[in-house]
Amino acid sequence: MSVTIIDVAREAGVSRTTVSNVFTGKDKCSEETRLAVLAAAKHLGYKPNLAARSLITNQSRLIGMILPSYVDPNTLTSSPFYNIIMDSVYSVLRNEAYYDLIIFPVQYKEKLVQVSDWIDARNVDGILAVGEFDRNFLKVLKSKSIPVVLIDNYSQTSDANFSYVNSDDTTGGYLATQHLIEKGFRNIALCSVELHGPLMQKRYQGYKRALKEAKLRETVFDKTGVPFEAGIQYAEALIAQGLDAAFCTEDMIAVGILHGLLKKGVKVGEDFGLVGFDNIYLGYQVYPELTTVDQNIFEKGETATRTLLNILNHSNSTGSRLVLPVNLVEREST
Amino acid sequence: MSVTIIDVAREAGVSRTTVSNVFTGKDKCSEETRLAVLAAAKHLGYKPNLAARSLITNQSRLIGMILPSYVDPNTLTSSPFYNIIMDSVYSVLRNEAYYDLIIFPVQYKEKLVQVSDWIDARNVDGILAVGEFDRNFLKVLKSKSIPVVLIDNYSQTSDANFSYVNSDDTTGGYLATQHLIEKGFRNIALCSVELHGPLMQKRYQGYKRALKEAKLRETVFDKTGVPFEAGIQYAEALIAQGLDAAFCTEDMIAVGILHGLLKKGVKVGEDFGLVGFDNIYLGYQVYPELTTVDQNIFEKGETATRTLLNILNHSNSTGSRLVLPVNLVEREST
DNA sequence: CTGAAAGCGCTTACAG
DNA sequence: CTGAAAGCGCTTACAG
Repeated sequence: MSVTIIDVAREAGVSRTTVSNVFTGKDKCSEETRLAVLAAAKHLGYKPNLAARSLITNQSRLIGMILPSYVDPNTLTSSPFYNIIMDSVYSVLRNEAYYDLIIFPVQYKEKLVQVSDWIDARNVDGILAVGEFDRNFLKVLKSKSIPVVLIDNYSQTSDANFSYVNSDDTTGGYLATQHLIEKGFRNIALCSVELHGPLMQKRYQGYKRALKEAKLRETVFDKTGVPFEAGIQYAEALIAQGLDAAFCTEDMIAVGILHGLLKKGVKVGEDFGLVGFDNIYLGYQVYPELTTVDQNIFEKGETATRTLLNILNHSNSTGSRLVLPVNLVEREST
Repeated sequence: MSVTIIDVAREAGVSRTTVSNVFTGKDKCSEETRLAVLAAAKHLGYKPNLAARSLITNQSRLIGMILPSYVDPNTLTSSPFYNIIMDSVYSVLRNEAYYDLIIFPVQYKEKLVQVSDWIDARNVDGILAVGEFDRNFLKVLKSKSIPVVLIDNYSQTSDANFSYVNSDDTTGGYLATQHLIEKGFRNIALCSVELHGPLMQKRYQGYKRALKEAKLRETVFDKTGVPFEAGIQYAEALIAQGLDAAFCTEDMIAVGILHGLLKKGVKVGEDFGLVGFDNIYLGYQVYPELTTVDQNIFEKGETATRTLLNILNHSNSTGSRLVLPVNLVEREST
């Protein structure tokens, strides 16, 4: 019913091999026949069937993205970070013919096995894993023998050896805290959610170092739950404990604290210094605008996608391991 | 190299037809053989190859989602609306074996032709089109003869006749404006971006009706561009023109106005009434929290996905045309 | 530069 | 309830 390569071959008066060659660009044929084939294809409305192609080449032209949505059931909704990553992936994929993205938001940690089946069933060509996944899961990925690029993962062992793109999280924590100190704040809290995670630990290390250098004491707030809500709660505790500044390991927490502080009539930026981390849009949409550590999420996603595509398209590519720089964006909250 | 149906058949001592039957659940076989096949499959680590299956059944188990990202290059990033929709789609798809979502963010209106090719190449089983697309494009979709569900589209002609899920936008505009009037505001502006679009026109109609009933005069602000930035600019104009309230056709605009107003020292909620539309999380993350019209985006996405799946799984389903109710959420900005 | 043939992994009539 | 056969639309050696 649909128009196939055979129809095109007949119409153009060539064999199907030739038609195939024209479309895959594998074998060169005379410019004349090439044009004839293209004309015939266009005339008949022929489009290669990717499933058939996939069956024989064993390439799906599908990139699988894995998101740990067990951290938050509605990952895409609650965390702008992932949206930016997605947009950046599409911005790169748009220029690559026939590549599509399929996403597996992992609802429960226990369901990581399902991801394995999914990878097999869809036969994805490569994987973009965003966020923290433990070693066992990385082993599973390794067993697939397909290219993998990790974003923000710190559990890699030497035997996994995947390409990755991270940010300089420790420096980020350091810069944020140092900035607060320079601004004259002395009682600086660290506000986090799930601080035990490897990534948050890095940011925490930066905070610690800055405080140590300035001979200041650390105060840590940590809990599990929704970052924004945690921030709301931290605001009260911050006031109660007489702290005058906070470095938040995520912008979302800072936005919550800002909300809580404003409600209490605290003049954020003057009487209280607040710094976030990520530089999501939200940070400059609120008022006063949030000082934060910019990790250039979009570039991170682009870089990771390009890295993956590189490995995919050039079998000799060894991939790459990158740590992107980070920088402080001073706005109104400090 | 990979384990196929043949290997399983051999291991289980049955024909491949039987193995296929077990996995597709088409033909019933003895419970005994079924178990044997399953055991063999598990033992060998067999997983059906979707590409091969797709080739023969002409079903890809892929749902195509089309987003008009020509409105905004980084749609997912800039508009929380789409993220919520995506999350809702995944929440439904998770319970459907082997369905995946692929997305086509349409960068330029001119590239709508590419979408057509994409649909053919990937052979998507059904389409979810989110946002406004013109009639010509709907015609193209129609020509594919696959199920389509529209979300927030108002350009459908009777010959297209697709299923859709919309919200009661007119009532929403009415409720928002009426609320401001009840709160005692009299100089109520309508603030929009690309007001000429059919959806915004609906919300505008509601605003008009409420004003007319109260015998108040309308003041319209409209421009093209990023909603948040537009809001920032509107804030100045609002003050300059002595208006004391605004109904925004999107929360994002309201957040911008809020930002601009706060910067000018205006006490929003007391001296100025502000109402948004959508009820995205951002609205209660800012301070003061935004009064808005809730359109339950998540449910909208779920409903649309279920509708599509229904048509896909039950060929006798005729789909459905739904207009979801909308309701006012009063918070601190009014 | 082009054609005939095999085959990717599966499903689906059709016989038994 | 089960098996042998055809074929989905394509690519890829292999001859010519």
